[in-house]
Amino acid sequence: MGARRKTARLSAGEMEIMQVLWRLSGATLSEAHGALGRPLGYTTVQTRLNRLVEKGVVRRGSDRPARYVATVEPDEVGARHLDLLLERVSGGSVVPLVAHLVRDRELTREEIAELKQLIRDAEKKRRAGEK
Amino acid sequence: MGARRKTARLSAGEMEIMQVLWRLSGATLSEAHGALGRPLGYTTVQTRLNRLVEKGVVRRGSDRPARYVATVEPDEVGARHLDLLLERVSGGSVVPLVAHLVRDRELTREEIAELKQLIRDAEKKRRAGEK
DNA sequence: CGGACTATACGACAATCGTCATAAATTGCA
DNA sequence: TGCAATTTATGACGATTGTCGTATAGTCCG
Repeated sequence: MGARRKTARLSAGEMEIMQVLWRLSGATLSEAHGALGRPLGYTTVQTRLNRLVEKGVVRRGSDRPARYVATVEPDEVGARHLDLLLERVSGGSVVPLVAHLVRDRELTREEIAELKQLIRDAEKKRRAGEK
Repeated sequence: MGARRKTARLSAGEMEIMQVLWRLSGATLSEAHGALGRPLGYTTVQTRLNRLVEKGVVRRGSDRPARYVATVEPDEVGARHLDLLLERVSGGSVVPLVAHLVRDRELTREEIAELKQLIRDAEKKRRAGEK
């Protein structure tokens, strides 16, 4: 089985880099640096990338301008944070969080349709797995 | 519009304390210490509480055994983290996050009903605020 | 070849975090 | 009143984070 589970804790700044890596499906240092929305020192990005590699969530290729690729999925990391948030903030209850997500936010017709579908699926699954 | 001071960034450990404060609606140092699930040094909790006060998210009463009370709501803090997560992980799209929240999780009939209502409300508001 | 760039390696540093120990001040009682 | 228990005040210290500067190694072109 995989030895590598238990994703390390990532700081806000590190998440910022991960986001770029996920979006671009990997990137060189300069690409990542350029893709950041805000101005950040080149070596700052370099340092973050190095730390991410040390933590094992990013792999550094051997190509010329080294290519950095995330070894974990957004969902994987996001899930961790989300679940933690769930525990910490609402004591594990999803409704308050979802409420916040959909309230005070503009949603498109498509999003609403997708959300409805999600709820329907959950409902269906619930009925099926009734204990 | 009140002093909408932007809530400071809270670390994981600090959130742990906030959670206790929210749950107990405020607490003294010893109460907070005792209410923590895991063993943590008494003064460690004291330090965290102090830092929370410095950050302005907790107020320290003048009673004898000083009473610490959160000055921000769980929603307020959670919202910040949630919005950040939203940006970082799914690029601002709520559906993936909600999907994770409802999928692979047991939901009660009540929760599903509440979720449905939330979506309905969002839909209604959307139609009304169409511009 | 010999610069001009580009890419990497290193190291520095202050701020924040996580954890406490110890000392001083207060309070509650016997 | 005097002391033990409880509260508070400080100070410490290593790990992590956020940000860079500088120095060295590689590459590419004229």
